[in-house]
Amino acid sequence: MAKTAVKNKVRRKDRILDSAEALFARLGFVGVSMRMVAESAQVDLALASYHFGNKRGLFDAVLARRSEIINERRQTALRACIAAAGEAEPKLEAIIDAFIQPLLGAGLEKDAGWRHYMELIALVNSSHELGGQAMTQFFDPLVKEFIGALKRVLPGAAEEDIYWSHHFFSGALTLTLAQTGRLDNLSSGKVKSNDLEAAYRRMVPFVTAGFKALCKPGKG
Amino acid sequence: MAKTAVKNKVRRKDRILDSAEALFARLGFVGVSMRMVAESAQVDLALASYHFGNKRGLFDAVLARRSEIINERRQTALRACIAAAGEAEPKLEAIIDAFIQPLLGAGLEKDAGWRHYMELIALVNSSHELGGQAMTQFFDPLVKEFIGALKRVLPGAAEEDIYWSHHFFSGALTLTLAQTGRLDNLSSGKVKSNDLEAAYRRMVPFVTAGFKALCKPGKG
DNA sequence: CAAAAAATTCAACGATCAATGAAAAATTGA
DNA sequence: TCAATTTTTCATTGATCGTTGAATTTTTTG
Repeated sequence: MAKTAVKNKVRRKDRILDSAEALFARLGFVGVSMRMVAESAQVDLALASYHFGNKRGLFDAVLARRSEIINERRQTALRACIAAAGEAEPKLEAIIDAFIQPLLGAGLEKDAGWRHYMELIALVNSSHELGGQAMTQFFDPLVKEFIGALKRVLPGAAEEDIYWSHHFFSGALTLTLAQTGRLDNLSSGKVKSNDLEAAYRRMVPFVTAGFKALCKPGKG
Repeated sequence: MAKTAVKNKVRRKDRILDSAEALFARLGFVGVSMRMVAESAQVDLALASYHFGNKRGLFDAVLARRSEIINERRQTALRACIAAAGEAEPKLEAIIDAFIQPLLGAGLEKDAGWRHYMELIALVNSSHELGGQAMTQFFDPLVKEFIGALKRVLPGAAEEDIYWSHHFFSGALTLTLAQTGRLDNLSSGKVKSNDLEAAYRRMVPFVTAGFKALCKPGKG
């Protein structure tokens, strides 16, 4: 009985995280109450506070849970594309791909949780209050590694141009992750914004061309 | 005395809008209470409800106030660049410029209100709940006119590619408008994300190159 | 099995929320 | 100036919020 007992214990905590993840992604931090989470997870109101201390602790736990996995996949992809290039410099396109693919790819998994997490990342990244704090905490080290790789394959480019290019890149990715349905409205349903495969296929060449146009040598 | 009396009346209503604009931009719709708005505007709590019906009415009024001006400036810029081309097709770069410049240019004005409005637009555009509704209501007609112009100067491009390109464009612009300070953190202060002039100078070539790379003829 | 620890429930706290009806003040129009 | 209208204030409503201490149940440990 010990095994299923452990399972049940963990299930509750994870159910809270799953519910909170979905709710925070859709409604934001202040838009979600502890009562909504408790009801959605079908647990007592006090349980989330018991496990995570308070509302902010719950939010951070949701963010942290999958961030390690994403960072690991991104790092693996980045280093693989560098290793694949051997002596030569890796292609810019491959680096950008390594940044996008783990995130959009996760959204394609059958588990809805990853899709919610994707949307949550988008929300946090474009948020005033949470953007500075949470994104820095969970994603900065890896992003800096990426920017280092970008500097390598864009020799002679001004540092500011690389940072701005990455910023535009991040914005394009963020809005795509956000899944607001705006693209569907705008195109009168001709384009499905939840077709992450189509987004992925197009974002790589778009962003690559942007980098190449802006980060030319000898402008600084 | 009638004149100053009218002024005072309008002042209160506008002070509420100004305060709400700044607060909504920073904290989002649910993050702002009517009490915060009233205190910030130094008016009675009940006054905002009297003038705007309810909280949502206030929010919409904030959004609506400057949207007409922005839309007008964007339309003027777009038609001017088409007219300037004369018989020939306008340049893609000029169309993109006409889309960006009025918004980023407004953020450069001495009035802080326009900067707050900029941030609010970014927040709404990347929001799940408000994104579909509010953006469509206030900005869709003009965006559709822009997409029409893009189709003209990108003959033979697949319609989906144009929509996706515009989506990436919109994401880059949105994150820049959001002013989250993330770019500053990431670059260790080497790049100032509130330097809208620098953002504007770089976004146009970045996005133009992205469009050209993705929207090539004969792919559909 | 019994004691200890962890997980869960219950009930309630004070604070804050949006909204509103009625009273008061200010402004307008004749 | 005086009545009509608009604007502003005041006081309060019922609902919801996050958090917590104590009680209860479940699980782990010896």
